[in-house]
Amino acid sequence: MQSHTSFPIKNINTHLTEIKDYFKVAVSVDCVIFGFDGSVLKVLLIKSDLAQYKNKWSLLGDIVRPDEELDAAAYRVLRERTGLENVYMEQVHTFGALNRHPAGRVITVAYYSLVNIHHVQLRVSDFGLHWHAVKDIKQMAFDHKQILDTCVKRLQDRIIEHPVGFNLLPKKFSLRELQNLYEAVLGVKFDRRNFRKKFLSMGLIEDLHEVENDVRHRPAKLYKFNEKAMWKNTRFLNVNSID
Amino acid sequence: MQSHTSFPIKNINTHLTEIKDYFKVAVSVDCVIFGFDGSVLKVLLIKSDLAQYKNKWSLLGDIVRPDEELDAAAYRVLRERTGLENVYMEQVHTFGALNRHPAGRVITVAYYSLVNIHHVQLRVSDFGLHWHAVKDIKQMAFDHKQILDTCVKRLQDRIIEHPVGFNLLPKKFSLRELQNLYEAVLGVKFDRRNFRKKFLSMGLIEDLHEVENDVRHRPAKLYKFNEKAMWKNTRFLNVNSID
DNA sequence: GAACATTGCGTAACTTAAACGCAATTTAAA
DNA sequence: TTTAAATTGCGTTTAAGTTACGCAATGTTC
Repeated sequence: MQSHTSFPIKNINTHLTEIKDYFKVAVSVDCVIFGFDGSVLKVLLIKSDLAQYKNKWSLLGDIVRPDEELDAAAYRVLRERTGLENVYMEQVHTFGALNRHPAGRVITVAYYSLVNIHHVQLRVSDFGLHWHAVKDIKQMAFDHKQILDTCVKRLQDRIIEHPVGFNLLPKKFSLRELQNLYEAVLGVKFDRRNFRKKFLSMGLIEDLHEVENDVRHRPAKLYKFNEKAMWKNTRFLNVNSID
Repeated sequence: MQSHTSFPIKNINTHLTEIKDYFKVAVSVDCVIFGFDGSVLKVLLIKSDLAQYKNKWSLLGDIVRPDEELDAAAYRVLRERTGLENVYMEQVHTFGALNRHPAGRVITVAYYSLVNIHHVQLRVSDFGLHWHAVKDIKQMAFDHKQILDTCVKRLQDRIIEHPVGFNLLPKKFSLRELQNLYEAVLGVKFDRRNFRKKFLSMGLIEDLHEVENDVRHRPAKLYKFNEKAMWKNTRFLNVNSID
């Protein structure tokens, strides 16, 4: 079982005092910016103009500056592209395949963030920047499809355990909107009445005693997210059967 | 809500063709190697001999080589230190605080791995390499305590959802050993009888029709892990109250 | 006003988890 | 050889949570 190989052993944490010989790699961040339009989970992409990825879509990313924290770089990319600050963001995974970027060794730290899609106004100079339905995306530039898939999976894991989905909704929302969101993210169907019961019984949403308008049917009550109920230890959704 | 700032916008995925100007950062991997001695969760650490961290303990890590994949670098560190291959390993988080390493800007990708502690034979040249009880570790070199905490949390999340704990046990184990492991990792107490029922009913363990020996009490049955039951969609442990 | 769609609320059946009783097996002490 | 102590293995009861529905109320559209 033991086979001691690959000597000599080095350990950066004990032996490294000079790193200039190792300056052979660039680090970037890539942001998977999720939005929800009421029925479909979307992601903000930009059209790549690199020759080898002409007309392919890519994530929003940038090189991490030498004096910049990783999270700060991700927030900067988000801010520059959407104008938004203080949005939910989470580091997901770091991708470092040798030939993932044609310009050289670029190791990228992937983040996803959840924004209110209606708060994002794309500027004229943002030509080539568009919201795409996540489930319709088949291929992307670089390894970005893999990064997207990883972030979608992380979002699914997270939204089951923790009520992060509210970041994708307006402040006032109906139960139908909330359920649509969860069904879109998780790719499942819930029973409407049990879904309502679950969220109400956990105190996660609060009745605003208002109703929606401009709908073609009986208007639904509006609710807001109750932040006090956010930090609970219990899982708040059960998703054992996916269909 | 919209405040478009920080121009001009760059995007590595569309604009970058030369990265040599960005070669100002080193990338390393750090491995949180977990073991279990039958009652306590342990982690393999090495004594730092860097001047500023004299006598502090640090994780096992190394610079990622220019032509090396991230996972490969982590496996290399693990192999060089323990002689083990084909062990469970998972990337957790990337840490890039500006001054986290005295030698310069070193961004490190943290992994944790689960090994059978009895399969690791430390060599003579591994002076300063020791197993430490995770819960007794108060401070470490660099930002390694933060990295360790993050990996412990990830392990806890993972072991609740997925039966990865078997990687820390010998092939044959008793229910008491299994329960001790889960209690040590999660910091909770389970009812012995309900714990047994849960694992048996999910088909996760298989009766070997053997019993342990060299114990000072009634010997327990030995079980083995049933890999077929590994990939289930259902959560297999509920941990809502921590005490 | 009738047909239709959707919302809001309730209830029964089922499944799972939690709490706990108790006999069987082995070691160690009397 | 018996007895006490510790631990294992298996079971039952109770509580809690989930799932599957029924159905009236409220609105729009024709």
